Amino acid sequence: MKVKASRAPLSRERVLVAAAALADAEGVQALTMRRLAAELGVEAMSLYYHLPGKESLLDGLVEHVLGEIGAAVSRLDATANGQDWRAQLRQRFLAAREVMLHHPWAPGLIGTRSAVPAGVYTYYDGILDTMLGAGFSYRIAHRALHAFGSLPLGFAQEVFSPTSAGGSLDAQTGEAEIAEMANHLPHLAAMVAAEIHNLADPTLGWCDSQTEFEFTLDLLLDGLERLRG
Amino acid sequence: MKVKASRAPLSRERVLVAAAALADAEGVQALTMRRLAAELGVEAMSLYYHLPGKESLLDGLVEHVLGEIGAAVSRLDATANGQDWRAQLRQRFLAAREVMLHHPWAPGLIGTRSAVPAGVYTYYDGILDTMLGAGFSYRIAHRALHAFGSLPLGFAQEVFSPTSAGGSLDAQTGEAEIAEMANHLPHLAAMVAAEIHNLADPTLGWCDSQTEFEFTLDLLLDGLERLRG
DNA sequence: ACCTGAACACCGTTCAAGT
DNA sequence: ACCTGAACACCGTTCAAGT
Repeated sequence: MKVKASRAPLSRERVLVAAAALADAEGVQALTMRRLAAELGVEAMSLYYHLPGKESLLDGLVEHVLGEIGAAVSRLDATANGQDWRAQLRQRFLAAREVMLHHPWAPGLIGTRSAVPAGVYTYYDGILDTMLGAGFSYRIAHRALHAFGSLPLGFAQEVFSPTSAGGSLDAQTGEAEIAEMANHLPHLAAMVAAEIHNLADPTLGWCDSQTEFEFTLDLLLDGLERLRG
Repeated sequence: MKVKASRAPLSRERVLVAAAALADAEGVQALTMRRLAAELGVEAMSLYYHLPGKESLLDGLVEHVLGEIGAAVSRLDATANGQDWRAQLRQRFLAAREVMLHHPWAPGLIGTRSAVPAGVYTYYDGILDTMLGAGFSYRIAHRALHAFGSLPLGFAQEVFSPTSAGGSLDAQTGEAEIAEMANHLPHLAAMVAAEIHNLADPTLGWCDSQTEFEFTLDLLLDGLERLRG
């Protein structure tokens, strides 16, 4: 894992790339200033020459992911014009999801930032462009942005087990546990029994499979379509 | 803030109550084992007699909040039977929101738990009871649970500024900043200008006002109603 | 300009020891 | 049964100092 041959001097960019790689490989909790420095073959204090501190490192990581999303979205824009507004937003959100699938630590990290990263504003401005062009009022467009929640960034922000050990209600749930569950949680037990095959794809968080993501997305898009001015 | 007169011996419950009070008063980042112990007039190591460790303390806090929601919801159930399924879920989610408004640290904390708290299962079983009674299939009911996201627990999980300093896009946004913004974010700037009055109620996170919450909720409920079997 | 050593003020946690 | 002191292995960060 340690790359000793790196004698190009450190830079903000190199630090961020190494940090993303470390988070991808070992999770965000392994991302400490000391550990990251060791990964770069350097002392922890050296990082402070390139970044003001740890918060700024995490902000940088978030912007890094947002940059990937921005790139993926603008690759889309070439072909997307003239389509239905729903199809345009749909493929943008799904492109963002592709990026997020490669950085499972990103959703959790985004939730901890105190300021809105700059890249988000430009991205949201693009969403508004599409919606206003389709005839939505500012009021509905504004509410739509809130209603979308985290979908524009490609993840359904599940309440529990954001990226970690995975709740007990997954595909591994055994027959015995379901039987025990049936006593005090009858409906949930019956639903798990009926839906057990849907739980086999733990990509981003608890049951956030592609199917669930698209269902929620279309539910919102279709609902908004009926409110279009 | 320090209560010295407490000579009743510590207990798990007293520790949790003190922890919730500390988080309410100074935020979750002030909640360290050492600080909490000091608040209880005791040494940090004493806490380990009542709790296995910090993670378990945080789990306990989450269950504490879920307990409040459960109590509020069962107070509702007496009067709610016989109503439309949407009205039933609606008042449950709004009751949960009341609880969350008193514990602004709870949404963020819930996001960091690795296992699904037990109280959630019973709560979700109740939601299923309502939906199945209204004629929904297991499949749609399952997808509905995912689509709801964090709404059942009373908060719209906004992507940024969960409970902290508040993004720059709030009611304090000045005329000059909006003018500057208009250059590269034309739609966003126009929307803020048109909607500035809606941004004055920072309750849970960025723009998560009662109005936004209910808009999203009804959008989902009405969308699901059309899929009812 | 770029990196480092030593030190500071914190963490959570273990463990043997006190009463 | 309940609490503590001392110690360990970590954090992020400052600052004066090295090259």
